[in-house]
Amino acid sequence: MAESELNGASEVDDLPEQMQVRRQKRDSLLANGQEPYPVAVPRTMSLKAVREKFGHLEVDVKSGATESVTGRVIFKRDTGKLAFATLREGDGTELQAMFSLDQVGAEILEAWKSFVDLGDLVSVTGEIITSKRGELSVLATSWQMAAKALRPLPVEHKPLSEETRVRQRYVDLIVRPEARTIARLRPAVMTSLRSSFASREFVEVETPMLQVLHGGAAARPFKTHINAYDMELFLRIAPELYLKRCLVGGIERVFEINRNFRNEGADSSHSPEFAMIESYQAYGDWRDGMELTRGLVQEAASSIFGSTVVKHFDGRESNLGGTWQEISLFDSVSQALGEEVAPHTSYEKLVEHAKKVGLSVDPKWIHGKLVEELFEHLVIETFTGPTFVMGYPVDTSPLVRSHRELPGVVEKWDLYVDGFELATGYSELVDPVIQRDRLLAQAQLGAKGDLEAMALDEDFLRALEVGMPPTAGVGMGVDRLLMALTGLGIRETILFPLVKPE
RNA sequence: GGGCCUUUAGCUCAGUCGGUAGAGCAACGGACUUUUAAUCCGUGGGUCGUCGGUUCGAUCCCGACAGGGCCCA
Repeated sequence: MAESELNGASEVDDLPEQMQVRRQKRDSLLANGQEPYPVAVPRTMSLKAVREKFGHLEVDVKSGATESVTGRVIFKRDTGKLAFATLREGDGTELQAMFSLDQVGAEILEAWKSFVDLGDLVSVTGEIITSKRGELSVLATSWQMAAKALRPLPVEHKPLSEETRVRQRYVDLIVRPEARTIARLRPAVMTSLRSSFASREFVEVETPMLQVLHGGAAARPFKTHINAYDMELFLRIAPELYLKRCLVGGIERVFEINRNFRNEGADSSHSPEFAMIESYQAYGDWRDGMELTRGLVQEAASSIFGSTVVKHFDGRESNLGGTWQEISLFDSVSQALGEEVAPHTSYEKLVEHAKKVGLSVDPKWIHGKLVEELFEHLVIETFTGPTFVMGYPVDTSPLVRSHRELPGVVEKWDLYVDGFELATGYSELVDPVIQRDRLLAQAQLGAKGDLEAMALDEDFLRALEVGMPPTAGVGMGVDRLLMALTGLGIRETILFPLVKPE
């Protein structure tokens, strides 16, 4: 390689024309004694504050107030003696800046025209006025570069491809209103959830993400390694077993907003890392969990939309208000098949049903899994509003207490909204003897090659042996709650979803 | 894991039945003191995902690989 290709100069030569132009403008600013990246620029008001304070001005008037504002240049129209630009700040608020020859003089006007590109962050100082067309504007007396953009912005009027939106969220946030909205909606929902828990006297805790054993859910974990102990560790798939230890310790109402990691598929509704809330309530049962969940969802909807009727981004409305319908898992499958399916229905009979309805059976499925698959295949799409599905097979729910009346069924519900599972809740299994048997059965499944089976956590069993109160447990996907509130896909609700390297 | 589709300018996309490519916006030069995706005149910009193969010649045909999407398991 020639020496000249190593010193960086030729790398610049290889850049697209527009990036070279912007680098040259950066150099020109410096040569002109102006900082392309100053440590501070004048700013007396946000664009939003200007709009709030001066938004009432009539057409073509001067406010008499001089302010310094900052923003990203998203439109720029240079004419001979009067130049216009539109500035936008992070929440999407925009304000026009005007550069009039008789206000700023030829030198400042020319510098504005020649140094500033779309995408640059600038500070503009001048009087707040309205234009002859009534547009609220800052009529510049001076301006300063706040940060020179070396890359051009994408076209505002053509939607970015989904891939670019996800890979370059920083650009997406600049150009797409929905991206800005969802980014601010999520923390608003978090605040609402915390406030809902606080009003019910739940305590927020943080439990380990690095775990020696993975448990609390059926899922394949990510493996990692701790050098200090030279041993394998897992990223958690659920916080459940630690939160239950809290219950044993007397933290009677507890919740965690937790990031979980599951080493499984990644598609439009599954992300390898995802946020959940999990909560436990001593001396409650599954029905208390349902009440809590409905409260969390409805209070989140109300805090965002001012109503339990939520407006999706595609314009569709979804009513999350009132009480929600409840259906029995086994009854609804029986109804759909026109033949009774119960916990005691033989495995062979279930396989027969599955084949009849065109469901291809994975031989690894156990009895209860087959019932759940039948349910998902036949029933889910018939739901209209939010729906609690009540009563699950015991063999797929190793952490749940048996139903107090129905043998072979556990006190577990799933909440479905818009066709996907939003939350689940149990009357928690607290009997350490039964729990040990269930976990041993899981360990045997694991030994037989079921990669989703839970490991036997002796310390968790020791905790149960100390005594855990009867408890209601609830888990809800935060990303999915955002999906239910907005109608968006999971990759839209997560700011930076995992993507393969380019 | 299997099948199908896709990758071309900064962005969004056309296109070439095989002869190295276009549009809109963006950029560059010029005109314009009220623009709102301004308008008008002029100009430049591309390893057509990567690597191989076929061919006189490949962005196009074939294969492998990589990224993305949809469907199935």
